[in-house]
Order: sequence, then C-alpha cells, then structure tokens
Amino acid sequence: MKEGPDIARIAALIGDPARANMLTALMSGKALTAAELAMEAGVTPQTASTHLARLDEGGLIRPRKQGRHKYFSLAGDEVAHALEALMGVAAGAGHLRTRTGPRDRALRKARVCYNHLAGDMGTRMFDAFGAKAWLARRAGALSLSPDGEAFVRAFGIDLAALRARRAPLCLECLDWSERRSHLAGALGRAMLGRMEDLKWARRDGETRVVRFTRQGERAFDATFGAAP
Amino acid sequence: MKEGPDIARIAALIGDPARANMLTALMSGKALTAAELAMEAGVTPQTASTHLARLDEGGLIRPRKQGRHKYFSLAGDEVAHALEALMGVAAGAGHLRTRTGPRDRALRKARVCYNHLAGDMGTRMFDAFGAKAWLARRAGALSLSPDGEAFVRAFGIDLAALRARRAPLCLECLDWSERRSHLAGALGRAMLGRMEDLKWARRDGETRVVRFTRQGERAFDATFGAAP
DNA sequence: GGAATGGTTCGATTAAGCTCGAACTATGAA
DNA sequence: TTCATAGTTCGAGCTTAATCGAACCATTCC
Repeated sequence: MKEGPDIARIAALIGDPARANMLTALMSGKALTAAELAMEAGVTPQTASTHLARLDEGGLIRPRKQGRHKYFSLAGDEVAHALEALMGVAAGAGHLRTRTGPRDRALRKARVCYNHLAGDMGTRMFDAFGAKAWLARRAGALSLSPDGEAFVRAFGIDLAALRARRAPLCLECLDWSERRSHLAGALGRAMLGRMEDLKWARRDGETRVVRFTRQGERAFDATFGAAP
Repeated sequence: MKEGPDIARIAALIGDPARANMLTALMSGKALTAAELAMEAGVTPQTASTHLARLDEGGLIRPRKQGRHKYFSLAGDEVAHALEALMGVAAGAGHLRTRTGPRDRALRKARVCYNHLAGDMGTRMFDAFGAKAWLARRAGALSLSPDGEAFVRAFGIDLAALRARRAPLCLECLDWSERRSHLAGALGRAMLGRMEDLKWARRDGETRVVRFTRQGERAFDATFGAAP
C-alpha cells in the first residue's frame, strides 16, 4: 500500500495557508528572517516560529543563524520545483480565475523562481540556449556545450567557481505561467545574478517580480532573441 | 500578499493521507471506482465519497459515470506532474529513508506515471528520443522531428489520431527516482500503450510497476539503446 | 416488481492542529 | 549591568475536518 514516498506528509506541510505564504515568499530566493516571514504570512511571531520549526523538520526549508537573526531559505531546487508544479495546478484548475491585475501580468513576464529567472523571459532565455545549441541533453541531463561554455564565460560568469559547488549546474524547471521550461540550477542562478550585476534588471523588493530596465530588455533581446 | 495562484488550497487537498493514497493509486492511469479507491485508501465507502467529492470540486480528479459505477481519474497531466514533484521532495528530504524493498527497486526501474512510462526505462527512452534527434525543442515546447514522426509511425502509432485530440503531444515530466525527464503527453501515453500491445510489457495489477518480459526488454534495448 | 449492489447524505463523535497571550532564553547595544 | 530585540516554549481556547453508523437514492439483474 505504501509505495513511493510519503507525499501526504509534505503536502500537508504546504497545505496550511500561513506556511504556504511563507514558502511562496521564499520563492524569491532571498533568505528571510522569522519576523519577516511572520509578517508575510500574517501571523504572530510565536505562530510563525512553530510553523518554521515544522517546515524545517520536514526538510522544506533550511535555517541559518546569523547573530540574533535566523534566516530561512528553501531547502533546494526540488522544493521550488514542487511549489511551481502546485502553482501550475492551482492556476489551471483554480476554479475561480482570479482577475489578472497588473502585478500578475508583471509576474508572468519575468519573475524570480527561487533564484533563477522564470516567466516569459525565463522561457525565452531557455529557448535561446536550446536554439543556439548552448545546452546539450546528454543522458537526459542538461549540460553546457563548448559553445555554451564560451558564451557563459563571455557573459561574465566564473564557470569554474560554479562547478566547484556540488549543486547541479543545469536543471530545468517547468513554468506555471508559461507551461514551458526555464533554466534552473546553479547556472540559472548565476545568469540572473549576472543580469542584476549588469543592471539589466532588478528584483522588486516585496514581490517576486523582476523588473527589466529599458536598456536591459534591449540587451536581453539582442542576446537571446526578441520577443515573438 | 496574494501573488500567484492559491497553492495552499490544493496542497491541503493532497495533504490528507486518505486522499493522497487515492491520488497515488490514480497515478497508475487506470480509472478506478469509488469502492476501489476506498479500499486503496483504507477508509469506508462513505468517507471515500466525501473525499472524492472534495477532490473533484478542487479540480484534481475527473469523475465519469458508467452504469451504476463511477470511475475517477486524474484531471490531467498537470496534476500528475505536481504529484511526481511532491514525490521528489518526499524521496529526497524524506527524513526516514524507507528501506528499498524489491517492489521499490521495480518501481525505480519501470513504472507508470499517469499513463506514460517513468523510472529508469522511461528516462532511457526519453534520452534516446533526444539522442536520435526525434524530439526537437522548438520555442521551448517539445515537438516531433520528421525523423521522429517516421519512427513513431513505424512503431505502429496512429499519429493523426493523436494530433486530433486537444491534448499536447509531447510533454516532459521530471522523475522522482531518476531526477531526469521522461516523455509525457499524448505521445508518451501512446508509446506505453503500444508497448503493451506488442507484449513488451504489462502493468502490474495493483501497483504502478511496469514489468517487461525478457524479449520485451531486449526489443526495448535494441530500439532505444541498452542500459549503461 | 423485488433484491442486490454501488454510491451518497446526514449527524454525532472525535481528534488534530492552528492561534495567540504570557513567560522565557539568547544575542547585541548602551 | 541594564535594556531592547529576535526568537522560542508552554498552555489554553477554538476551529476545522476526518471518520463512521445509519438511513437514503440509483441502477441493474432476476
């Protein structure tokens, strides 16, 4: 009867509104303190503390103590991926189609998905990596082709440092708004970080929206191809 | 505060053990009756009925009346994808690594993921489709190349009939055991169905295990490349 | 028509767990 | 030391919802 992993346990963890809000907030990739997450979830600090303890014990988030603050972040790409998949179901089967406000439109255009770029621009970048043959699918896993390595280095990313980490370099993540893949993994993270360094874009403080500057978007189009 | 879809709602739906068991059972792709699902979940028919009504209302499953039976199946690939993603988290972060019994090993080798082939053999097939350039990534979406179409037809699949349906032909789905993609969508379904027709494999009645015959596995290796 | 089977609705019970006030620990600043 | 801030633990209160017995529809078979 009990085949496969225990899915109910973690689904129940995500299933509480307060915890779901916390996790959604952590999709921004920023590490947040317990107090910030309490704010985000709309509960008191005591309540947030118990929730966070549960999420930690369940392996969904990872705490990091720093001074008298305690920062929390998602436990890994896997968790982010599951959250995106749930958003996909909620967006599709969501019986009440929530009116799409301007913020929603911005979210669909470019947002942060646990540290990497998602939304329309995220999938466009991923497509460009495929079209230019920068990414190769070797044994099912994504890997950078020599051309791809050249591009990434030219883009200003320290590839050696990325490889030194244990985290997988290239992963793909299915987008809830676009229903297509975008680039996750260490490289996805680095690409977004580099775009911020180049002042192409900056993250919106509160939300997960990524706002491109006018020049940034032009440079993006020049690099990865214009919008269809 | 409420950006993105309402994730807690459906996570809570999946978060109940009884319902999670039902959904896991439905990952076999077979439509099951209310009584069967009650058995699977280990609850009485009355309880199952309320659970099923909830899942239906939440858009996770789709009921179909047939005579005095009521068959349930998953609402779509999206739901299956979310369930697999949750299994990925549960398997990875699952604090107690459940001992891997023989059934688990069989599950990892070949199982059904809501009507298409998953596990080691599923990812191997997906890899082969990529290596032989049968699948192309066009605008992020997967599509069959001319060579791919030729193969699929030669394999004995009525491609025109598949395209007639509204469902997307090629999708990819991330595997919880292999952490790699396998082929989902209408084509994925058709491939598994054809393999069963060819007597390469048959589904285990109760579980989600797919058992290949000796000749079937040899034919599979000849078609898609042997195991590494 | 009657019997049997599959499924649902209703009500009461029970258990789980979310929530916050209050008191407590730990770190940092004055 | 003293105070302030961040976070945790404890103990109720309270809501939610899972569960099943019993009675009730619907369909099929005899």
